[in-house]
This record gives sequence, structure tokens and C-alpha cells, in this order.
Amino acid sequence: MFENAQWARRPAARVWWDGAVSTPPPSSKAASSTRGPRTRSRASHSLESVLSGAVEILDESGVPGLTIRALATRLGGGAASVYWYVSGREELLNLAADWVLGGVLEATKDVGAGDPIDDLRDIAVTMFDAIVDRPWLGAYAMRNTTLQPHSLQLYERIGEQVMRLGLTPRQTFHATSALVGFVIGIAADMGQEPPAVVVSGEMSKDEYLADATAQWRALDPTRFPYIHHIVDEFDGHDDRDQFLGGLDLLLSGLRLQADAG
Amino acid sequence: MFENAQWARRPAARVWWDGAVSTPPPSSKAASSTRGPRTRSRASHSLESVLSGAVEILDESGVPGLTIRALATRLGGGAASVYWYVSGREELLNLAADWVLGGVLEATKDVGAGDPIDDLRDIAVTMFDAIVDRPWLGAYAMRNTTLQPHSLQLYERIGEQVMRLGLTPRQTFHATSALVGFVIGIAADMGQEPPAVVVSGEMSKDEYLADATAQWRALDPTRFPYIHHIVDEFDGHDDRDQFLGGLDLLLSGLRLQADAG
DNA sequence: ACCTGAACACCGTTCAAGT
DNA sequence: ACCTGAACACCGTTCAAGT
Repeated sequence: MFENAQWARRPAARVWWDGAVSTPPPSSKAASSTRGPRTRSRASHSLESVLSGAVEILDESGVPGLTIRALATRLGGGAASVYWYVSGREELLNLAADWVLGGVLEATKDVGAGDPIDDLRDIAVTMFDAIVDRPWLGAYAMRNTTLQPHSLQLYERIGEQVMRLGLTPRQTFHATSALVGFVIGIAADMGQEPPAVVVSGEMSKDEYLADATAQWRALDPTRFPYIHHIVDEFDGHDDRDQFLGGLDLLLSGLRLQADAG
Repeated sequence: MFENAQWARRPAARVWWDGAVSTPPPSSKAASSTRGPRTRSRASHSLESVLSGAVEILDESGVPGLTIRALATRLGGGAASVYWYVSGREELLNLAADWVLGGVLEATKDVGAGDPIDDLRDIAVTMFDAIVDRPWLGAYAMRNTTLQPHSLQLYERIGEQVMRLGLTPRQTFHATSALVGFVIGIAADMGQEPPAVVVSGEMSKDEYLADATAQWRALDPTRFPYIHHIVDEFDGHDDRDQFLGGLDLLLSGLRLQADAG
């Protein structure tokens, strides 16, 4: 099926990561491009430049903004050149998300000395903040350990803290998955691309939220007692508090399980 | 800005839902189309036919398969006709997801008589099963209460059970959000579109999982103690058990909070 | 080994015009 | 009120050819 071609077309997701934690650029829109095309007539990229270009575009205009053509233009080359480094747009998205997770890895490398539950909370909060900062991460972070080495390491790091609780392997596995799923799930929801009305600038995000709140208040209290019960909490609530509240529920359940063993 | 036109173009997400729980078709690929075009020369749709057509396509070929043109073809009309009922593809996806959530609403309408925590588990499991059944739901269910009336009702139903625990409004709000975020997050992850190798049929899903497991076993045990600790659990694990394990962690944390009050 | 140019086969969305 | 036809402005991906 595969010829033993000397020059294989498309290295198809070759491993670009050599074990070292590489540090992606910080989220603040950096206008500095580290490397330009070497010559004027022929562009020259690298997987690193492809990924950091992709991250820049994602930060500026989100997932829909990352087109292969837009990326190629930013790199100063043709669209087809991108396919030398990634197999397609999906892989590009996965690699870009994982690339950025290097920052979380770097920021959490010293955990493991404190109370395991507290260490888990620290890692979870760092991940949460990273996704809030870069909403496009929600859909692509921690999704594919085969393609995403940093995600794998992060999984490992979280799992190691859970291991310290002395649970069974199965409980350890479930708790780790639950934690990751919770963080990604909540953050993905909160970091969701706002509705078109907001994106187009027809409405500010605050106006949109105020609008939603008003709609809630207008609901029949008989049919929607819960909504009415919490609408004042929802109004002007802080996403981070909401996340922390849920996280503590999960972590206290975990502590209970550990103490029971 | 807006003319008071008698025939406004595009009703822009008008409320199609009148308070009754409408029941979408079951997930089993139904080949029966409830209504065809009325005449041969001019197609005639309705929001219902648009959404059930969209759901059929989503069930068959996932989110990327749902193009406006494919939907129009299925409905027997032109692409532009779809825009009479929905403002665009994004809204279509949101409405289709919410439409299907009517089934979860129907299946959980009698909860509220048992232990609140058990009732919450029942609702969560029903939601989980619905998303596993229809992976495309993960990214669009419970995302926008303004556009998604069934999601709002489901939120309400879950919140009502949490209310029975006698927490503060803020705790009630946080717990409800955490529950929903957890279910959607985990289910979205598990129901994720499999990698291209699997979709294209180059590899079966089992082969892919076996491959990932093998890669895990090949990792350096010194650097990846957690992975090695749970790889046997991962191998041949059941997604549902994994979900239930995490859910119980969250629910026992919640019970603890309720008992503490 | 890595990049270019150009093409193929699509897309979502708009809009004047029809009924 | 609701649908058609056709166009506009894009897409991702492939591939032979260049260097």
C-alpha cells in the first residue's frame, strides 16, 4: 500500500515534540513575528511557525477565522505549503491547541508538594484560566492524546495527584477523567463563541446578558420557579466563581471517597 | 433602522415553541419522511420539517454533513428557502439540538418524587444517553437559553431538584451549572467526532483505541506512572461507567454540601 | 525536502424575482 | 408569505511542477 518513497509526500502528523516542554507565546496579542520568510521569492516555514501563526489567528478571530488560506497569507506563502506540516485543518486545530497547553504545563510543573486536593484545584484553575483567555481552546484541548503530547502530559500530571489519594486504579481513572471533563466542559461552555448578534457588534456582550436576564424574569414564576430563584445570582455573576463552586463540589466528593477507602 | 415592513424578510429566530413539549423522532434512523412537498413544482416547508430534516442529516453524517444545500435537497427545494425559517447554519444547529432535547424532557417529566440526588442522577443519565446516541448534540445542546426553549426547561427541571436540597440560591445556581457542565462536557468529549483515520474507514474504532492503548504502554513508566497505573482500566473500559463514576463524585459532594447546611 | 500555481469541488449567504 | 435561480465571495484539498 505504501511505496517506500524516498520523499514521502506529507509526513502525516509526524512527532514534532521531543519531550521538552516548549513554551508558546503568551496570550496577549503579540505583534512580533519571530521569523519571516528567508528569501523574498520562496517562503520557508517550520512546524513551529505554522503553529504560532495559527495561534495568532485563533486569538484574533477564533476558530472560523483560521482558514488555511489566511494562515498561508500570514506566513507569506501559498496555501498548499501548510499541508507539508499538517495533514489538514483538523489536525492543525488539534496541534495548535496542544501547543498552547505547553503554557499550562509550564505553569503547573511544581505542583505535587501540597495537599493532593489543593494541587488538583491549582491545576484545574490554571487550565480554566487558559481556556477563558483563549475560548477556541475549549473545543480542541485535551481531546486526542495520540496527537497532543502536552495534553497527555497534563493528563499525567493530574492523574499523579489523584494517585496520591490512594484509591483503586479504576477510581483513580474515573476521578481523573471527571476532573478533566468538568474543566473542559465548563470552560468550553463559558468560552463559547458568542451569538452572531454580539460578534457582529449589533449588541454588546453585556447587553446580550442583560437581555437574557430580562427574558428570564419575564418567565411565568409558576412554571419556572428555579429560574426565578436564581436569576439575581445569575445577574452579574462571575464565571470564575461559578467554576470554582462546581469544582469544589467535585473535589469534596473526591476527598470523601479517599477518606472512605 | 428597521422599516416597519409588512413582509419582513427573515423572521429571525421567531419563537416557534408554544409551551408544549413537542416530540422529535427517535434516534433510530427512520427512513420515513413525514411530509413531502405539497406540489411538484414548488416546495413547501415548515420549521418542523426543516428541523427534522436537519436532525436526519446530523444523525447520518454529523455536523460537517449538515450543509444548507444538503438540507434543501432533502426537503426538495432550493437552498435559499431554508433561510426563511432560520437565520443561518449556526441557528439551525442550535434549534436542531434543542428540538431533539424534547425527547429528554419527555423522558424525565415524572422525576421529582424520589430522593433529589437520585432524581438528579436520573436526569443526568438520560441526557448522557441522548448525547452518546447523537454525538453531534455535544457541541450544541444546552448552550443558549434564548434560542433553545427545551434547554431552558431542562435547566429548570434540574434546578428544581437541586432546590429541594435547601441550599442558598448561589449554591443552587452553582450546583445546577456544575451538573449541566459536567454532563455536556463529558458527553461531548466521549461523543467527539473520531479522527479522520477512523471516519475514512482506514481504521476501525476498536483498532484506533487499541492503537492508543499500545502507545500508552510504550511510554516510559518513570515519566508516566499514572498512565501505566490506569492503562489496564482504560483498555476495554465502558464510557458509561466512567461517566457514572464521575457523576457520583459530583453528587456526593453535593449531598455533603446539603447535609452541612 | 519543501514550496508554488492553479485547479477541483465544494461551501454559506444574498437578492431580485416569482407565486 | 414563502419559494426559486442565480450569483458572490469564499472555502479545504490535491497535484503536477518547480527548486
